[in-house]
Amino acid sequence: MRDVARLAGVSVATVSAVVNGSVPVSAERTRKVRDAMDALDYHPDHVARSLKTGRTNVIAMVIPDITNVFFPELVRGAEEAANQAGYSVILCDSNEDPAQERRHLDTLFARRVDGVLIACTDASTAYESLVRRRFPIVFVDRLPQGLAVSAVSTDNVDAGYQAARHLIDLGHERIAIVTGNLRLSTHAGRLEGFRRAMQEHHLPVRDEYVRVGDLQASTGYRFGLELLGLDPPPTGLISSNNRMLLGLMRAIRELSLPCPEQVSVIGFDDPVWTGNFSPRLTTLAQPTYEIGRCAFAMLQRRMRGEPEAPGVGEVSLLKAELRVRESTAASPSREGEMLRPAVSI
Amino acid sequence: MRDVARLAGVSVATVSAVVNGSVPVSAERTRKVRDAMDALDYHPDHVARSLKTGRTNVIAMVIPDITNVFFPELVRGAEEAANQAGYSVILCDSNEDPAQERRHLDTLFARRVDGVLIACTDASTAYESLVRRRFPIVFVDRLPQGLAVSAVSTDNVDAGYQAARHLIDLGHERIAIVTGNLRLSTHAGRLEGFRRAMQEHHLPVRDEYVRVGDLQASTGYRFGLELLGLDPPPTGLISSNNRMLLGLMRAIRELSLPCPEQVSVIGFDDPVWTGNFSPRLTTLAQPTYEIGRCAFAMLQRRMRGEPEAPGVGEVSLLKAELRVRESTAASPSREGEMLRPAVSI
DNA sequence: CTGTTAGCGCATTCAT
DNA sequence: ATGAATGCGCTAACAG
Repeated sequence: MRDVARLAGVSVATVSAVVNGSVPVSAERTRKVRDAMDALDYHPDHVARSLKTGRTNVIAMVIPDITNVFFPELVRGAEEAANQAGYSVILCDSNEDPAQERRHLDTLFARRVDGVLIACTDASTAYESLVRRRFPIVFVDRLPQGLAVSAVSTDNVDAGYQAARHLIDLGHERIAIVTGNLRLSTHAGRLEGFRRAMQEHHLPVRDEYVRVGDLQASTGYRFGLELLGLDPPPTGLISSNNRMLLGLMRAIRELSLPCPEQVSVIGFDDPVWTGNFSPRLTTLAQPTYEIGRCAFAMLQRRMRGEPEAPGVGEVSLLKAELRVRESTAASPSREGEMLRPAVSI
Repeated sequence: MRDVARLAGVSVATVSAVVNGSVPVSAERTRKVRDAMDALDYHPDHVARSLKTGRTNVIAMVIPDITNVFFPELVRGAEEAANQAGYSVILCDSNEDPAQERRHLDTLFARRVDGVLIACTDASTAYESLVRRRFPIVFVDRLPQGLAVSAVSTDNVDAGYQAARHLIDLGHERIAIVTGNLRLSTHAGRLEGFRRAMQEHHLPVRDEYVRVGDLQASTGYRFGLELLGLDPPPTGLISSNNRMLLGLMRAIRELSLPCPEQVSVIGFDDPVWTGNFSPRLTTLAQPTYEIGRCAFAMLQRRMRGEPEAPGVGEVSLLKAELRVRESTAASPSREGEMLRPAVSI
């Protein structure tokens, strides 16, 4: 910058002024400065700038597993919005490990990121001090319990309700659900919605029909085998997670159970490949990309200092969309009856 | 830091010394400093440190599309390795757009990242000046043409060869391939391997059997319909890309062509869901995670200043692994003949 | 071993 | 409208 100033025959302050447009500079000098910048291939040093201004224009996104199809879409939404606003984003994969998550948060803090977007891991409390300190942080997808925070997520209770309701409308009465750890707000919410729908229709929720496990396909497979081996077996299956859904489908296939004739299945998340299954899968599609964008927008408000409503936080819940395909059909016990027909997409 | 020094009754230099362990400090003072740090909840400011040292301990990873299953795995490998070495990683999605890629590179440079890992987009030349300037950059997966660079990728020629060879061994003679833009080294390589195998076995490669398009499922679908409508149609299909494979399978299904009886299919990349298709998909699995790790390791060597061999660059090619499942079988024209049996996994 | 000091590159007063 | 000077928080000489 000194060199640029010298070459342009002005002071460093003037260079700074034209770079930032903070103060008016005469046209002629502006031109000279720009020429000098080009000639010297000068690029303002963001590090120095950050030290001075206290802002880095960097945010971080910490997520539990980039390898789960849900998150890349989320990251993309947030990253695009962030980039458009002049922010870069540091990606931190916590690998579903609270300790790892805390380490990430610590280094992020040391790096002076301007804000963080986080899909928190089970049992983590690393962020409590952050929200208490009013550090700009907004939670995405997974929300912490008992904390008044800024957050954006799918309306999971509604989504769980929709899933159950779809099966109920098809005449199913014995419906089972496989979910992830219930300390994760997403799974707790979906289960709650499921229960609510069942209760509304005076349908029992048998304990053996609710299976809680980790988010692996292998677990879904095991649960599928177990559930379908029950007497009586469920005629409807809901998977609260896309990986477990894979396992569920594998179990059904190995059991040679006709789907949807004998058992209907509905899953969460709607990656392209759901349309390649036989049968094509009925799913609840989350507005993942949109959640990412909204989350960044909200974070920006926090970074600007706009406060959330005190004590409650600002949480924005987006609706999931039911996509009816071929894996759900009328309950075998109601075959031939007149049921509300599902609209296929 | 001043406060910490004051509280501990030492100088800032001493504080710096205990924080960095750069210079020995007496046990007693060390303890005092640590206590003061805790008491004040002091966290060293990486920004200031970077300004001073000229190193940020941040690298960037620029990729064309986080939404393609291949990349999350790659990112994870690189990120884990980077984190273990004390680096954070900025993620930049270029969205397959050279202009976007260049913008990213510019801001990354301004941010003084210590190095970058890049899967370059077609037609991009944004990085030429970087490699010429000897900026630490290593290319992953997709390599630029005609530049001596550091890179790690799958051995795509070998992988394409393996794919074709597998079908040839099964007796197929009419084999078609769908690939992405051939300016992408990955697709060019796979096609080359395919051609080589065909040539070695004196099999013709008909022009209509080579389809080059973008990386979308819809394109794969269209190509599938077109290829299978040819007279004579191919009995073996290779997809150079995981998304196009999805489209291919959809086309086969809509045509009600029995797979693998009438047509064998083999694809690239091996995400979990390949095992959920009917039939289960034969694929070439890339060592994606490993590529990410290797790439970071190589980048670290560049950042340390260890030079690559002049004029050639250091490129490390990892082998893909053929996973034979159910979507490939003996060519219908050779039904009943004795063929080398494939080992199923 | 420890303290003092001089910048790293920039944005921002405050004069002019 | 412009320039000179100050310091952001830290590390790396250097002197003790």
